[in-house]
Amino acid sequence: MANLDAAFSALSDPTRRAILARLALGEATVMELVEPFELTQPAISRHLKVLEGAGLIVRRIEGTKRPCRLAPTAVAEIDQWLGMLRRALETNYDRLDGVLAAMKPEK
Amino acid sequence: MANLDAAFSALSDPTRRAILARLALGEATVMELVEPFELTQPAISRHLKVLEGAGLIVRRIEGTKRPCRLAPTAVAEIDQWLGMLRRALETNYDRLDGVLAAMKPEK
DNA sequence: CCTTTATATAAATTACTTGTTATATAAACA
DNA sequence: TGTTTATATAACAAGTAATTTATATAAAGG
Repeated sequence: MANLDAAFSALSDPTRRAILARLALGEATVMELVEPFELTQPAISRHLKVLEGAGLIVRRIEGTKRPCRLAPTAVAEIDQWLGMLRRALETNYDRLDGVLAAMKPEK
Repeated sequence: MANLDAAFSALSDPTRRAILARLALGEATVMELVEPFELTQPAISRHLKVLEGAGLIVRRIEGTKRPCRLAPTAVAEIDQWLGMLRRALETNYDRLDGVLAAMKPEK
């Protein structure tokens, strides 16, 4: 993916997250993805372009259809970044800060 | 957090991710966060507001300073959502789709 | 071949984001 | 109390994003 900006930005839109949730159930064509939303087909096509650009989905060509599915490595790379925060929080730097503060004599 | 839109949107900016990375090392004041960037103090203050609004950081008041630190529960809620995708990818629905396709007799 | 179906692209609109400078506030300090 | 230090807010400009409608393309099917 190499582009966390694009990945997180793509995930920040609820329609796009819903599309991903749908794709978690399996492949779907553009029209299948349009159906559950109150949005036009061009709007969904653009969301798909954003998701593809962010490396979150991939598309096949099958006649006139373009079935989409989740990209295999996408989430791993996001996880990797979040892991840094996760570790920091688990290690509980709050507590460490507290310890450091307590070490200063008075005040 | 309850607001994935805000959380992912906040994470989509590289300056904000850098701020979070810095806070992973421990608490920091606004001016300490301004220092490593080529941005003005108001710009950083705004980024901090965004991060706080997304539930990713919390702030204390300490005299005239506002030390920031990572919010404890933030990442967990993001993880929870990503977990859905993670599971879908691990379960490898690609393969399942393949199976279903193979089940259709000809064509 | 003509029509339908599936999808993409363009142009226009509206709204949000990020940054800047200038200014306000308020605690700390001399 | 007057000044400095730490931070926030306002107003503005520039860039980007999300929609919509209208239109293009291209495979499929009669």
